[in-house]
Amino acid sequence: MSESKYREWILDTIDSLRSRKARPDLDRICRMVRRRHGSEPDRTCAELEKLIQEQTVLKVNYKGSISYRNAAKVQRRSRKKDDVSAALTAAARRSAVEEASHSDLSNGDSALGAAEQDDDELEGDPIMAMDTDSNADEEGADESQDGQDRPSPSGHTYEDAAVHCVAVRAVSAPSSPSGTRPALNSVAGPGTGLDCVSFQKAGERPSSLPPSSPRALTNNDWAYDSTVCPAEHQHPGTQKEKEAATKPAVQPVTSSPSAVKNNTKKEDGAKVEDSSRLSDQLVPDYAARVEESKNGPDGRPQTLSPPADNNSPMKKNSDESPFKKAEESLVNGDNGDDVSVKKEKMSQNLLQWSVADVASYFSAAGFPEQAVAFRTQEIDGKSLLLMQRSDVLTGLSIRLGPALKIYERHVKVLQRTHFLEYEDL
DNA sequence: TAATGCGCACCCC
DNA sequence: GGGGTGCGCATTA
Repeated sequence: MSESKYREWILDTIDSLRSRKARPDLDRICRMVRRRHGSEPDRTCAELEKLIQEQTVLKVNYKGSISYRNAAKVQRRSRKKDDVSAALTAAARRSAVEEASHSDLSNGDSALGAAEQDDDELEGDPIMAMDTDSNADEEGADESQDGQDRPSPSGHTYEDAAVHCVAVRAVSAPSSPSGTRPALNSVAGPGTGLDCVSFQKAGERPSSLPPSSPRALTNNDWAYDSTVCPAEHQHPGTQKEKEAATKPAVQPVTSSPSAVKNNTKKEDGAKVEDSSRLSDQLVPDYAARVEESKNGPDGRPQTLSPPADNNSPMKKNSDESPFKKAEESLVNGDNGDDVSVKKEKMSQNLLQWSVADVASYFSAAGFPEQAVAFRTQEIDGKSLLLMQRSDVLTGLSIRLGPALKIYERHVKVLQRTHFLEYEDL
């Protein structure tokens, strides 16, 4: 079965569920896909995860339970402001209020942040992110403490699938101890999606942590990620009670399955931080993951080692390309100061990247086709630094999916890194 | 019995 | 007031 097929099925299913006013949750989606197409829940779950990562589907925590949205249909509700902060403000405000009113996390709907398609910045990214979950606080605690799984209304039929997802995620999502989300307020400008999401509560950011603090948003991103499915299993009890209170509860974000309990039970302090951090909306778990994977120990973004081009400036450092070193250091767990030095070099080098360097970089990053577009558009390091989201999404005439990934995972990261260095100077 | 339809309440803007 | 969401119940297959 092709992925596109699944994409279609899943999106159709979500749309269908929505149209009949049923919550598009994992259970229903799996059930409907199986009924309609005979696809196994496990597979559906896996595909759904992919779609979430692709941001084709948004996973949101709405009223205490996970829902899935068709990203293409989630329109920004009212975000008009251009800057991220503004965009986030609403969500942040909402969640803040809700949190304040009850210890639960609540989040309105995360869909709220949904993808924006046109605005330059806010857009999509952020939101797409989808996952809204937010925190792990109480619910997480409840979950782990009560040890109850959320019975699927229809009878757990698909719990297994959900569980599977968890397992899968747990495996694929390292608890990234050192990784973190890059500076939230990206240099890329206000409104860079993912950041936005994570920042929605900028004002509530863990006090001691700077927006760009590596520690900010680390575990939770992962946590959420890995617990997405578990979220589906919330126990009815608490869930109901919470809902009864008419408060949208934000899901607890827990970390990997094995860590879930530990985190929810042990790290109360951490949870507090986490919850305030993610308390609301869409947390691009996927993006977070991606970024985390790229972030260095210090939380600064790390990038791939661009393939040194023979004529490029980078070639000079081919053997000790800053990228390479940084990457290696990451791999080796090297947290030394030289990482920052290396990054500095990297950013400096960015200005020296030639069109070929840029193309090589993206090619090496797994976007060979898109690399051609960069080359065609003669994007060199300087141009890359000036690129905005819309430029990447629409200016290169490349497919939206890869474009989003390229922008979020690479362009933004590179820009951020560069500007951070610049600021430091 | 599962799937579907939909009134209604809630929330946010 | 409008729009999105989804619970809960009635209806249908």
